[in-house]
Amino acid sequence: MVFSISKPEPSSRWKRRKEDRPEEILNAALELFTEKGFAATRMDDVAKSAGISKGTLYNYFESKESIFHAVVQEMISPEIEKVETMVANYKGPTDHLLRQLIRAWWTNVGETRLSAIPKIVISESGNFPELAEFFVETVVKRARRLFTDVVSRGVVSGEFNLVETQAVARLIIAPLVYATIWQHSLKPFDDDYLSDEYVDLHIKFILKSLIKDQRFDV
Amino acid sequence: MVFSISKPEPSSRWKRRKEDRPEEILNAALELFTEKGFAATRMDDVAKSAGISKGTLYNYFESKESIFHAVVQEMISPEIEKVETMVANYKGPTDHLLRQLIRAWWTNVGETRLSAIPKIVISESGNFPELAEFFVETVVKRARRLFTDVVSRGVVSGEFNLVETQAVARLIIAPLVYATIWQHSLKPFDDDYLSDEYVDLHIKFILKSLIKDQRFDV
DNA sequence: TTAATTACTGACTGACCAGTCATTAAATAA
DNA sequence: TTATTTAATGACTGGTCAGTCAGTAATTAA
Repeated sequence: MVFSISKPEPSSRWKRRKEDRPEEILNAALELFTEKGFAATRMDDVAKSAGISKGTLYNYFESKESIFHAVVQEMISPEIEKVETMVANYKGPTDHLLRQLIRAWWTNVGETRLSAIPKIVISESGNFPELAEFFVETVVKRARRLFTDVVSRGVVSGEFNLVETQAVARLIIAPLVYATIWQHSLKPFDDDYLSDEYVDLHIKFILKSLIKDQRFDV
Repeated sequence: MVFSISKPEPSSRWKRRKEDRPEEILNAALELFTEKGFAATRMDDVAKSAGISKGTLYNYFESKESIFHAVVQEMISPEIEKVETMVANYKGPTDHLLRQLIRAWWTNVGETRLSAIPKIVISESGNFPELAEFFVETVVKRARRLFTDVVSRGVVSGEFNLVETQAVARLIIAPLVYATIWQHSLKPFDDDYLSDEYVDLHIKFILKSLIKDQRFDV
């Protein structure tokens, strides 16, 4: 007689869980996209990571790209809305608002798994242009408008110097997005580390150039 | 009798041009890497674009990655050396040096085809780590040291405020590199355009925060 | 002129992977 | 209990591509 260690027979080979699948798929996908990029992520792995087979994936999403669209739509759009609301309702001085806005971005995007998304989109923009177009329309333009509006508010109210608001908005955004790109690309190969000072110093530099010199104001 | 339009018989099917091949291959490769990225560039296309067959490619370079290494080595390193020399020999005021350094970077990298390289490396860092490591060692660290040294010079000489030189160097580089990444990724999908003011304003903002306030100096 | 060398070619191999679909079985209705 | 519906499976298809190598022809040496 042969003694064999038998695996406990699972009560059933699988469960039907229509409700939970989409979210589980999106979470698995974002994690893999972050790690490998869009093109290099295999649908078999997304499926495995979400605990299903590849065929099931295609019951819920019609293609790899549609999964990415959903990730952006479901995860980033809500964050932007939050911030838009914050800006719309803010009453205090504009430099405080701007400071708070930059910090909010850092806390809600820069330090979360969402920080991987800009790098993914940028990386794949050449081979998946629809994906880039979607991201520009859904995220980039809205975010830029947000910063442009805040700078404009400061200029109009007389708190800030007269500046090119578009160019300034870009100068504010650049070091923030750049930091996330770096995090998800070269950081592992770079022994230098990004201190918290980076964002603080960025805020300080930007405000120093924006806020009117108080010497002659009374 | 059949009249046929005969192609002029080429005197020979191909020429042996050992000397010129490597450079032609690197040029073709950089162009395709820029357009499609590293992974998505097919060796058949590099060959075709360089006017040879795929087999010949492998007489000159042992792999796709080795071609990329050669591109960085041959094209970027000389640029960095130029700038290092400029910095080492500069005698005038540090703010002029910094201004000139940023402009030099923009002219010699930002506005040339070399501007594509950061985006390529970042995009492929996950799937081709050796490539990223090579780039960090060969380019990133040297460039950062350059800017850090210049800021330090200003601080030591008393021209600049006492600042975290590492963090400041990053803040200087970020908008520059970010602009090149944007150029080669999202720009085609973004109707907003990058005006020349962007770099000028960046220089202005940075120097405003670095240069000591002259009010109490005589 | 003939032989030896080597730059060059391109068909081929093996590996990879997005998306499909015939089949299976869990859940639910009759 | 039996029939119906549908969530889930995974083998398979058709396509892609880095790298190889046996053979071809341009060049050079003998």
